[in-house]
Amino acid sequence: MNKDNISKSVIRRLPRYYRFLSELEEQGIEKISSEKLARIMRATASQVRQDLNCFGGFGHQGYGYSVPNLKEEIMNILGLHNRYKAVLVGAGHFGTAIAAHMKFENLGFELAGIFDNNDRIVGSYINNLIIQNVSELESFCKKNGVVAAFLCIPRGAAPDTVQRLYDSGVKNFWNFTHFDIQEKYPDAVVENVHLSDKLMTLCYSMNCGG
Amino acid sequence: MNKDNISKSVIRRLPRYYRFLSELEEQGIEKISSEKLARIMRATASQVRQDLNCFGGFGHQGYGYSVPNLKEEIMNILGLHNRYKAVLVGAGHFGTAIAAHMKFENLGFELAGIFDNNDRIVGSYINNLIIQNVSELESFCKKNGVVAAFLCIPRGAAPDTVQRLYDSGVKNFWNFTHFDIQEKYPDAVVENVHLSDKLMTLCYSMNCGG
DNA sequence: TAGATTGTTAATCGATTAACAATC
DNA sequence: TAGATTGTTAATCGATTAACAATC
Repeated sequence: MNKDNISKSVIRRLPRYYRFLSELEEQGIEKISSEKLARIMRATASQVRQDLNCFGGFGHQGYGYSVPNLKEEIMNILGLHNRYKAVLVGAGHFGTAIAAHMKFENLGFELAGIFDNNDRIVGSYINNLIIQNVSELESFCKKNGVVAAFLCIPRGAAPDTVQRLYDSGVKNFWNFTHFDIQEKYPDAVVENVHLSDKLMTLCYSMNCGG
Repeated sequence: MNKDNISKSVIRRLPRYYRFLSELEEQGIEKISSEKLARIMRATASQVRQDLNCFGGFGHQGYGYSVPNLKEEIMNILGLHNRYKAVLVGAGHFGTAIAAHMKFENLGFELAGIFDNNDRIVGSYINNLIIQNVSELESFCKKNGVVAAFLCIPRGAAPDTVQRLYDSGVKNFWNFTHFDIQEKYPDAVVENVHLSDKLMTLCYSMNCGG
């Protein structure tokens, strides 16, 4: 479905298109022009049309874009209809928040298992999923066809955990640690979220602005 | 200290330089060349030199860069010596994780107060900070010179919360909600973290990779 | 000094914006 | 039909990379 060389810049904008289109749809808005969509996206109409035309001609000349249709198209481009099986490793406050509050079924995933190495929380539940001991990680992933992992563990635990996941066939990572997965596993698909980096850039902007 | 027109691309790389330089320093490494630093950063030596030269000539010809010195310089550029007073609003699992685990004092901030609207948790503590009722938010911010807010609240609560913070003089936001702060407050400084967007792009990459 | 490596200018590449013919 | 708005090509802008003189 997707054309080959879509730039990372375009991809990063797709979830925002999807979010705004979902909101417009909820408001009962049927159609939108590239100009209006650009205003919401803080972009130019040109960029909106260029972005969308990477994937196909979703608009109608003289009319604009159908909101429900365009939303659906972007949903398909992102692949949100998938239910990629994923495990979450590290059920501290952060991992628990992720496990409990993310609507994985709307984001292309199914959270299949939660793991922690702390015996005090192993056996308790988050949203009907029992927290399992990490010693079960490999067998669980192999048995259940797990393809992705959400790493909510301390950095020190990351090298070993990633190795074990990778050896169990898990090659896609949502990585909240500072461990550089791709250095050792170049074919892994990794989405890094470095919260402290973001806070540092906020700090930088505050210095400069005022 | 900082030159004027530093591009957003460069700024986003600074925290990574800082992190890697901190690691190198911990390993007792004294100096590094742009080429070696580029390898760690997954960049070119050219880019490293261009980036660093936005702020000054930190290197020495024929030698390279002093690791502790360069780390210190980047720390100053980012302004991490600051202790910007901040409040965290929303002490659910996610807010609690942020409040408990982020090393704010290394990131330019001091977490001065935590707020929630849930009476069941108001009065309990996170890291020696009591969770206060959001009704105290404005008076606390004004009284304590709070300049930044970390928004860990549901989207629905965001418009009102931001309004009240803004009216109390808080104009810098670390925003985990999908509420678009800058639409209504163009002079606010905002760092958005949209976790679900990141998960969607991981989904996209998984479709394409295999 | 010779070798190494920076700082900086110039060349390239890619992404964004502008323009306009196509067409609903 | 006339007006609106897309799809797409061309122009511009900015970021990355290459090259090399300066210099430690």
